[in-house]
Amino acid sequence: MEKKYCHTELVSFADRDHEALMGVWWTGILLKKRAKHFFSNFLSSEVQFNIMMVLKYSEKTLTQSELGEQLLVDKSNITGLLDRMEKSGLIRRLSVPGDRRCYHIELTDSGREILEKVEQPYRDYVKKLMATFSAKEIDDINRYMSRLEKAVAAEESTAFNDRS
Amino acid sequence: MEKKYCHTELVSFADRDHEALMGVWWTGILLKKRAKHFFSNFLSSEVQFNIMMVLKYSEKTLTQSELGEQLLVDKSNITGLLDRMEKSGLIRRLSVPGDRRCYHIELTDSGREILEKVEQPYRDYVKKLMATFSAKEIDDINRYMSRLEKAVAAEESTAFNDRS
DNA sequence: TATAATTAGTTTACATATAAACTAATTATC
DNA sequence: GATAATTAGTTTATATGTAAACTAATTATA
Repeated sequence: MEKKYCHTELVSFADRDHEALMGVWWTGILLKKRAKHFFSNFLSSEVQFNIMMVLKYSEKTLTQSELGEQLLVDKSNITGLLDRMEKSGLIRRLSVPGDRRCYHIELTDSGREILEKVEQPYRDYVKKLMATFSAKEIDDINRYMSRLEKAVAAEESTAFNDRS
Repeated sequence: MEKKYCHTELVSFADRDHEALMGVWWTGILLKKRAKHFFSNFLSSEVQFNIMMVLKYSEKTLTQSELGEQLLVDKSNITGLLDRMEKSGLIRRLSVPGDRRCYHIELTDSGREILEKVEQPYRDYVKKLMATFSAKEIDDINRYMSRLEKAVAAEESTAFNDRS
């Protein structure tokens, strides 16, 4: 009999716009948790799934840094992440001719097979989740999130504890 | 000269509703990163800030579990989190008369002082961030996030790798 | 071409996160 | 009142996350 909270119940200290921000934060955490559990039979996290999806659909071969940038994964984090994925046979590091500093990252056949198993169920799940919203609302969410991302980026250098 | 990505650039594998979902996920991560940095002079994470805010504004005394539920922090995580906060003098564990299983968590004076320093700047920052949106848009975001939270909760038992 | 600056990735130390197994205390049920 | 079930919190093992210092390779520049 676990009590279910919603972000609006949580934030007794927040006014309406603060509440909206907490909503995005909170829902993001929920999605992360849910996705982790969704993939748990095959992958240790949703980050690994996203890495594999980016690798599958990217038009160009990607290095560790490029992969990290696209998925907001820090370079110091991507090392261990790819180590573990390499160890479990999902990806491969290829040396790059002409630049011995970096690697090209590639899905293995085994990685591709596993992605094959989870991709469609995941897409179905997303469809079902988002069926809650009309086309117009989906557009709203996309636009609002883009604007919020831009606002965060724009405010990045103005906070009280930055001294750059 | 770091390339800035937006969630809509990332998701070459996603259609419009998938993209919206990724937007919430991505923006959530951004907010978390940004907040961590914002508090870094005083606190090791935005989770610690949120714990302190909940403690400050809660009408009743909270136990570890109650605190964890409100902030989506797992019980096995809250232990270490409060250990560290206790060690750095932000909170205190009080034994509960009549129930020796649990603790009441309380801000220390030092914790209150630190919160005093960061709360207003944080509120100002949120205000500035959300000034991007009209009142109607703020309402939209709140409603959309609430609906998404409910949808996630509703689908929780239907995914392909659940066998409950 | 020597050297300075930059870039790619790793390592370290630490914080945050989960699941699962665990202890101790409380409550339910007979 | 004995026993079973539940609840609160901890521990362990492991994954994900950051910042900062580091190595090695490449590029810029004098």
